[in-house]
Amino acid sequence: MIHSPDQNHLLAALDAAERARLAEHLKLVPLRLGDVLYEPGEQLQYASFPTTAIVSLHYVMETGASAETAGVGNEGVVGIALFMGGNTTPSSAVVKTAGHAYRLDRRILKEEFERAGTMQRLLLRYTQALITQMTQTAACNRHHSVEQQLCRWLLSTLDRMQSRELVITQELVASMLGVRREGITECAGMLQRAGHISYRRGHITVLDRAGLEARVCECYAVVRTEMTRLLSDVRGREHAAAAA
Amino acid sequence: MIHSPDQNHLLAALDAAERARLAEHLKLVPLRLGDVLYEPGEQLQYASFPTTAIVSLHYVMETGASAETAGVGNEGVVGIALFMGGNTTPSSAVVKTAGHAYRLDRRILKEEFERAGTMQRLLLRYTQALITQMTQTAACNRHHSVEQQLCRWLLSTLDRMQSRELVITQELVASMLGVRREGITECAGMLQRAGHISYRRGHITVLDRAGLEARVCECYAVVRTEMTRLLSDVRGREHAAAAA
DNA sequence: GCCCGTCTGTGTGTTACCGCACATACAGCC
DNA sequence: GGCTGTATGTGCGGTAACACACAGACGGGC
Repeated sequence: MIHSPDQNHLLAALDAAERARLAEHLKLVPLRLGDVLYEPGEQLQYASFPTTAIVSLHYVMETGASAETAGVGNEGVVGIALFMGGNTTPSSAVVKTAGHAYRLDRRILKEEFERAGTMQRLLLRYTQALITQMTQTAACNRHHSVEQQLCRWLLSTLDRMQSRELVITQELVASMLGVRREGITECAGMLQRAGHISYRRGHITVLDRAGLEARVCECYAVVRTEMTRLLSDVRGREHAAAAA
Repeated sequence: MIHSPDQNHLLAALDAAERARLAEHLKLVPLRLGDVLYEPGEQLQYASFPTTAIVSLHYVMETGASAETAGVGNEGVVGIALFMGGNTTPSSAVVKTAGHAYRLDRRILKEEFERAGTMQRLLLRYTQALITQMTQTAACNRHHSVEQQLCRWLLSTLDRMQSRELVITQELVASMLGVRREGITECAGMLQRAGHISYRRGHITVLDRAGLEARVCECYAVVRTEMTRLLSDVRGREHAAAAA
């Protein structure tokens, strides 16, 4: 497998000068399942632009219960607190699918952000897309069933992957969604009996994407559409918003 | 009552030059209960900096069910999509407590943001604080009881008010929290019997703040602490982050 | 002062999810 | 190829919040 920063959509959308400036600073790193990119209150040292890895942003309660608020794959970046100015957050970032990411030192990121070019525009728009994810997750947690949420989780994870097979245990999926493991067992069983997925110890294979899409709640499409809208027309549109 | 932009914390934290530039563009407007500042997909025309009003950001599902993801009072601004670059969002902004706000045309806001001064730093940090609110709401929706969430809602609304009395019906509170009206009636009844609040048709008075704080979940403090951290040390620290 | 619309209180039955306990089954490893 | 730890399956009782139905009660407006 050949690696390239272009596998990350944000890095791929940079203009030539930016790519040239950043090239030497981007460091490819492997991310293993369960690796922690940052914990609550910890000063971030770098931003990570996933290529094949997928990272989960989530909050862990005092009781130990947890809930994912957003996922980050090759469409985004982990560490927005760096350019937003807070430098830390009360939430955590954990690798939910092993793979690779390009790291950028926080100083370099900040420098590039402050040039107010394509990079800044991309990062801000991506952040808005992240906000959409969180908004939707909040509403979804309130109103939708575990089955709907599982479908959403599977589909949005699949969108960030090359293969149809997710390597993850039901236990872990449960902790992402913030529900009981048994609840996932039950829903996954139903989806399997319906022929939409098949699984074995630690592996889930999606057989019928359309089947999941028929069961998923509106939240999936809202997030997906908004992500596309926000990041499709960024390059070379320096003054689009101001001129509008 | 005398009005001044300084009643909004963000506007109050601007430096002299910025205040001077913006002064003539800030327009005081009254916001009535239920007024809609923006709806899903609608191009925003201005940002609103509340002084005495409180606005609710929430998502309305296809079924009509809804859930608040964050509130905005005199500590913030409504319309971050303007400087984040998206210009619209899939969520809505509705006035949940009548009062006033200062409006700023989107072009003026964007211009000031692009000067990369205190205003930009404030807006970005505020946006991060907003993200914290949303993250916490997502987790809270998943794991905490209606009573805990009602306490959180009362306390965080109270923090943005001058008086101890909220003018709002239980029906509306229910739709903010995304629960049934009867659920609020029940919890509110308990809180009243416990002597923490008292209410009558459309009015809720907080009698014992400490009582609510004893029942609220951790989410309240997390959001509050993070808001303070992010917005307390902004002024005159142009290069603090870069130098760190 | 009365009327009527809105807001609040209460009951009943239902459901989705939880918590716990334990049975089973896979898969890597010596 | 059997052992062992981890992952998955299942059952049972409990409960918080739901949906629906309706009773009562406040309060602004004529």
